[in-house]
Amino acid sequence: MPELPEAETIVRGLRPTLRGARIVRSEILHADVLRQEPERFRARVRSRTIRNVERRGKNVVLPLEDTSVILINLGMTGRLLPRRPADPSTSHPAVRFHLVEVPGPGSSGDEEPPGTTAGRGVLVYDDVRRFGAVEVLDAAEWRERSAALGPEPLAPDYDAERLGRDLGTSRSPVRTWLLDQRKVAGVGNIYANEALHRARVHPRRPARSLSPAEVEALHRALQRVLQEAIRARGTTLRDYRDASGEAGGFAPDLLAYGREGEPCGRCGTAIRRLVFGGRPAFLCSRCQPEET
DNA sequence: AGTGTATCCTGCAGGC
DNA sequence: TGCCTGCAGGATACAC
Repeated sequence: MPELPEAETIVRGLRPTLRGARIVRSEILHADVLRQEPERFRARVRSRTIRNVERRGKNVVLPLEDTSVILINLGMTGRLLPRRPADPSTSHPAVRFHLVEVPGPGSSGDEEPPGTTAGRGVLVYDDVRRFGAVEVLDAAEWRERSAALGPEPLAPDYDAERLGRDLGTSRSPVRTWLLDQRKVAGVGNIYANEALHRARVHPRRPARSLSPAEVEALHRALQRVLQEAIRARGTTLRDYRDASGEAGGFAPDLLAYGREGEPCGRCGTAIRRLVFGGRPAFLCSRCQPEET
């Protein structure tokens, strides 16, 4: 996916247009992205107004006015693309939400005049690989789901002390630990590798083996790389697009991820790629020694 | 508890 | 040109 900075970019882009819009109808083109029966899904979102557009970890969250939420996990290739009703086409549509702006106070009816297109729009959940998920949760289900996710790494109270405490006694490689959404929410393979490179910590070091100084460095690196990536509107390697269909601009700023064989920006040593936990890790073996 | 493997699915790059 | 294999920002279930 889309990791935290990409989800944040999408959310910021969608907020102005989606806030206050009402879902009049939804179209399910690929039921396998839903986590519930299509009929039930449609019924639960129909006629609901989208109160806001939020993010939790890598997830896009649309709180509805009845306190339920639409939860969207973008998987590897999920996109949220606003379209005009006249041309709602995207390459791999899975779900389409047909929207209408809610009439303001003083406006008369609930029914929009037939034939009108003004104020209408379509939000398309598009997903080539369909690893993503779209679901409706009631308030209690969402509370439970959110509680199962780790803290937001950019929250003001997420300090190095908290990170150090959470790393705790885990013998897992620190890269694996960072990818676990229950430990910290929103970090994926790109930013885990980038943060570790910046912090000069080898990805395979056991989580609990980091010194206080390394925990401090990792905390700072993680916050910085996520913030810088948000500022650049995310990383596009291949598939990621924001709500306007634009690629992110952070890829040239990656120092390790995907740069096997290229010189480390800090010391010139060739970046190495190794695989563990089923995923590639990228590191500079000089800046990030495995043994300390 | 931690780790490797397979699974969902499609598209693309690289080798031959 | 075409066929085949492997790989991909994720999440989860399983066996050991």
